[in-house]
Formats: sequence, C-alpha cells, structure tokens
Amino acid sequence: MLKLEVMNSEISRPVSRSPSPTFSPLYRQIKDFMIKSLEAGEWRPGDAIPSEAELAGRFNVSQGTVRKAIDEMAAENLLVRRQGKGTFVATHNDPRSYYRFLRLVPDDGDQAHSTSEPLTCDWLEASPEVARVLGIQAGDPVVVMERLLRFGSEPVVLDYIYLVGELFQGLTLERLKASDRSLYSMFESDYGVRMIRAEERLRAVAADAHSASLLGVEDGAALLLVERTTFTYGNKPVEWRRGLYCTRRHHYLNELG
Amino acid sequence: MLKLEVMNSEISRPVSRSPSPTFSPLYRQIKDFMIKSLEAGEWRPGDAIPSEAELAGRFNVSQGTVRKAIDEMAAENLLVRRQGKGTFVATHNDPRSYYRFLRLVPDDGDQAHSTSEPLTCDWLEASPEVARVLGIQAGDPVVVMERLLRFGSEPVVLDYIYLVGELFQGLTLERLKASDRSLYSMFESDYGVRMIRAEERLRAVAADAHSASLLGVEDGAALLLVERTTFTYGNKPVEWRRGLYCTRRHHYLNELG
DNA sequence: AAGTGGTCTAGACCACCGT
DNA sequence: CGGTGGTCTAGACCACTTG
Repeated sequence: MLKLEVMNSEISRPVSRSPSPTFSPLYRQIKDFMIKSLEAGEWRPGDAIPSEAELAGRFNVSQGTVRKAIDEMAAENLLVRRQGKGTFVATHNDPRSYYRFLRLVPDDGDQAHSTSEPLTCDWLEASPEVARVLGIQAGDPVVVMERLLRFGSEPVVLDYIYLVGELFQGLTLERLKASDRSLYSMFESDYGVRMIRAEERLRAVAADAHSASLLGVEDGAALLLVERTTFTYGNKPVEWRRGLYCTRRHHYLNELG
Repeated sequence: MLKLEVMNSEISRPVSRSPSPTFSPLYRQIKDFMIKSLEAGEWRPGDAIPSEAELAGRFNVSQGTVRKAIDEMAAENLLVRRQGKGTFVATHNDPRSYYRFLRLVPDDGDQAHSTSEPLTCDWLEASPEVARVLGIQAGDPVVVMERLLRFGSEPVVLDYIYLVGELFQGLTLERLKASDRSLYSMFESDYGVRMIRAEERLRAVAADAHSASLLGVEDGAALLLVERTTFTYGNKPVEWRRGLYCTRRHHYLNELG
C-alpha cells in the first residue's frame, strides 16, 4: 500500500476570491498533486494507484472530484483505467503502449514487428543547437546514438538520438544491445525517465550516401525526415531525435480529430 | 428556438439485462441522439444548442448526464462550449478552426496567413482507386480540383482534391475562385457537407516537372506527399486529397500525446 | 439580475474483475 | 462475494457573459 504524505489542508477549497485571478478548481489542485506524486516516483509505472474512494478520503473531497482529476490524467495518458481492477500508472513497458509514439505503418498488411539495431553510442558535448532543443548548456554532456529500425528484415528508419547525459549515466552501446525491450521501456526501468509527450516536425529531404546505404535506397532518394523532441514531466525535454524514414513501402499515419 | 422532436420514451434507461451484450449508458444514447440531430441539420453550424437544463428536461435525465454527453462531443470537436454563453455547433466558418486540419507551419516566425488559388476544377468519372477511397462506385461522378496554397506570397502546397460528386452539385472553378473563405467553410455553408475528422498518410517523394515548376523547386527535389481522407458524420468519406508540400522553409508539425 | 456553463457533494446503484 | 471503476441523481453554489 502506498502512502500519500498529504494533509487535507494542502488541498484548499476554492474560496470565493473577488476577481479570482488564479482560480483553480479543486479537481485540478488534486490532479497537480497527483502528478507531483508520479514525478517524485511515489507511484511507479505499472503500479495501481489507490482507489477513488481511498483518494477521496485522503483529500477529503467527494469521489466525483477525484474522478474528474483522474479522468484528465487518463486522457493525457498518464494513467490507465481498468474497470473492476483499478487505475494504473501508464508505462512504456507494456505491449499496449509499445508503439505509442511510432506513427510509421506498412502500406499493406499488418505490422510485422519491428526490431531495433543500435549502431553507435557516444558521449559528446552538446552543440549549441542540441543544447537549445534539450534545454541544457552548450558543452553539457549528451549521449548520441545511431540506430537502425527494421520492419521484418527491411531497414526502414535510421535514427540519430540525442539524450540529456545527466539523466542517462552509464549508458553504453553494450547496454543498448543487451536490452530486448523498447528504448522508452528501458529508459523508464533503468533510468527512471518517463517519456510523456512528444512533438514531431516532418520534412522531405534527399538521402546522403551514408543513409542511403543503410536504408537500401539510391543516393539522393527522397526520405521523410522526422525530428522529434520528447518531454518528461513538467514539459522538460530529455530527448531529441532525427529520424530518416524510408517511405517506399511504409507511410506515416496521422489522425486528425 | 430549436425544436427537438423527441419523446422521452426514445431515450431508454439502461435496464439490467442479464449478460448485457449491447449495454449503452444513458449519456451515450443521448449523445447518439444529439449527433443524429446534427447530421439531420436540426442544429446548424454556429448555432447555439439548447442549454443543459433544457436538454435535461427534454430527455428527462439529470443535468450531469446531459453534461457527460456534451463533454464527449466537445472532445470530438463536434460542439464548442463557451462558459456563460452556451454550447455551439462547431463550424469551419470560424477563425478558431480555420486551420483545424492544416499541420504545416513556417520554420520560424508566426504564420503569415495562407491564401488558396484554385487552378482547375473538373467533373470526371471515379477511377477504381478513387472510388475505393471515397466509398463510391467506379464511374460515379467526382469533382477533381487542383489548387495552390501560398504562405504569404510563397507557393508551398500543391493539392489535388477529389470530392464525391453527388454532394457537390454545381461546383465550378468560378465558384471556387469567387469564394474568399476556406474550402471547408464553403463546403459547409454552400453544400451542407461538414468535415468532421481526417486521416493523413505521409511519404517523401521526388517532384515531377509540373509540381516543381508550380512550387518553385528543382525537378526531382524531395517533397512531402500528404494524402488525406476526410470524413463527415458516420465516418463517411467525402474527400480525398493528394498534397505536395514544399518543406524548404516550412514543416509538418505533429503533437504526440 | 438572469441565464449559461463549471464545480462539488452525498448517496445510490450498476458493470466488471478477481477470489 | 467484496472491491474496483462507471453511471446517474438532485441539489447547491460558483464563474462568466449579457442585458
């Protein structure tokens, strides 16, 4: 059983302020508090959080108010509800969210499962550009890795991945090769870094010789360049990716609501 | 004031069925009913729908139940809530959702507003491929238009747009040129066709001579190919687009939740 | 002041999952 | 069976917009 070090007084009722410049409803204060609990690691990925009734008691509010807080967090993929079982902390170490951020799908047929082959992994000093994207100082340590993603046996994506070094102490090519899980699953389990959301910027570019060779296309062929910035709690960037996608027999699928 | 031709008996309480194979909660039945009202045009884009209290009275349920139905519809961009004013039927004829489906943004600076230049508009018989995507029969009439999208004065997107002819009687190049609104806004106002959601499939391709010339790039340059299928109520496809995006100074931005 | 959506409560009961 | 999330109610009050 988890303990939530919370005094009822920490959650303040929304007293009627005259103009109310920073009004925040109760359920949002509760949500913020719960996010802090996730961030602090009090509730770990895969764990069940306390029941709604239990939380309502701790916060001294009604179940409906707790429920609304959880609803929003579930909508943001921070929690997963399972009727009859409980509410769980989302995890990348779970088939359901294994490909949560991968939008590439085969043109036809179902997706043959993909495999990741790490090629290089080096510790470097952040260039000004990388530092800017990752919100660190130029010269700070970053991990730079190159890896090839295959669908079946076909090479489809060549990724260059930049990680905030401070958070990934001891990461080496050997450890990457030894892992049989997805990168994000490993980051979560081995380094306690949870990828929450991401932004991708897409462009079409011509393949250089190196990429063309690895992806099995002609030099100068059109490739899809996908630049991804990935964030953890508090909108803190922790990863930057440049991915070259071969879209001969695959495409990037996006749903517009 | 709008009239909802509904008998209370139409919304049935969820009687406890033994196994309950097709159990549908009250709020979902109400939501389905309201979607039918939208589909039937009883509530028109931009209109305010009846207040929550009013609807609760009509359906003979509590306000909270109506509220949950509206919540889901607002999350799906079918309705827009505005505190203190009411709940409105979403419309493309509104600056807020003008660019709802356009993910292309300039690399730097804010977005200079885009302008659309229709180039051609023809009535053809659907090819087997287009018919399949649009869910019609090969040979059925389709409208095919070519148009150039500019950001500021710079040509950035060359679109080929296929529309289900049956729904767009009388559409001509002249009417397109005469309109000063977005395509979807015009489709909604002039043809009663509401675009609800879309799927986009992205690939990188080499520019042909025609596209290169219009977009001001070299023949063979890498372009982003965006194929969009757009759906109206009931997941009925009504539009298929092939867009060639020049990503020299713009990129396709996608948020991954 | 009146009307709208937004929050919160206390309680009841249902659907689902495990033991 | 007990525990969990899911639905629904009736009512109170708050925040925002408009007249």
